[in-house]
Amino acid sequence: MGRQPCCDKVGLKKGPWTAEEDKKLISFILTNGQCCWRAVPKLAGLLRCGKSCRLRWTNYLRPDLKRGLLSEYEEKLVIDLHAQLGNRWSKIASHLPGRTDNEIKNHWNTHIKKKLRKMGIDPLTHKPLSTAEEHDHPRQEQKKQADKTKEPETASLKSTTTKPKVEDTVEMVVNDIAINGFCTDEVPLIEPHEILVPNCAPSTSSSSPSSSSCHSSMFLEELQQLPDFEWPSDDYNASNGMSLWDDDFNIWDFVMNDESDKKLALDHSLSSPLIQCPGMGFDQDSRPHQLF
DNA sequence: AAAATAGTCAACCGCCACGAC
DNA sequence: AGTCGTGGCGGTTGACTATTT
Repeated sequence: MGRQPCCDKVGLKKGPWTAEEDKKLISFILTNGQCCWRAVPKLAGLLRCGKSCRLRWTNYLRPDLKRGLLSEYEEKLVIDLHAQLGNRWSKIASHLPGRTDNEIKNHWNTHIKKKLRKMGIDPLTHKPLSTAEEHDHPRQEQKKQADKTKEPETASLKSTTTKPKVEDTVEMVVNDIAINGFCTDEVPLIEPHEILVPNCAPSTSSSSPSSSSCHSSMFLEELQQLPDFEWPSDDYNASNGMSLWDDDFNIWDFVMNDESDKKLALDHSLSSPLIQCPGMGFDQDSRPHQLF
């Protein structure tokens, strides 16, 4: 007998999300908070499986997400955390506010791996390529061992007495960068108000068109087709130095454009478990404060 | 200009951990 | 203690775009 699927897959939609679906999901979560993902699609009127809804929310719609490429600082942090934790992307992501495990995983696979190899470093072992190959990926072995013994997540760290705690790593990296990498003046520590501030410069010919903002532009076009959305005028955008997504826009802007939604979100900022959930953004000096 | 190739990233899949019963 | 349901994680895929030939 096979494992029961997470949801009844018959008639469920797959593939990229439409603006309409996003809107439904956001409205639902604003109203009801995050609970019981399995029930979300039915209640929200979506032909998606709960997993898909959760993924869409956590990786794309969450209000506290940063967008754009990882900064040099973030990249170095990821490298260092990866050296400590291996491919535990969610753990790594938890040290980078506003970044998702998926985003970091993608960035690792597409950018950092290559960069490290170019520098002669094995991305698996974080050792020089020549010697790393001789060691048969010890960190992976270490992880396997840790998994085998079913010790808590830090098992592999505990086994090496000289390894610093992950929490200390952040500080170490900052120091390291200050000493060896780029000077701290160049390393903007993330302020709460920056979490939702755009990372992607207004699109120029040099910026990567395949960045999230550009993917989003298609999505935005779809949104603009929706009858019940009012968009800030171009004048407004221009006067504020805004382009659509790549500056300060995300779907929350237009969701919040609706007065009723605004009130709704405000109500829930006081009562909903979603809103009170740490890391959800509403309890941070981020978007909600800009919105209200 | 068209085709081929490479790069990127959102989304899916399957497995695992954990809590409830 | 065993089973079931659910959420979460990491690996992988495939669609889309950019670049090169």
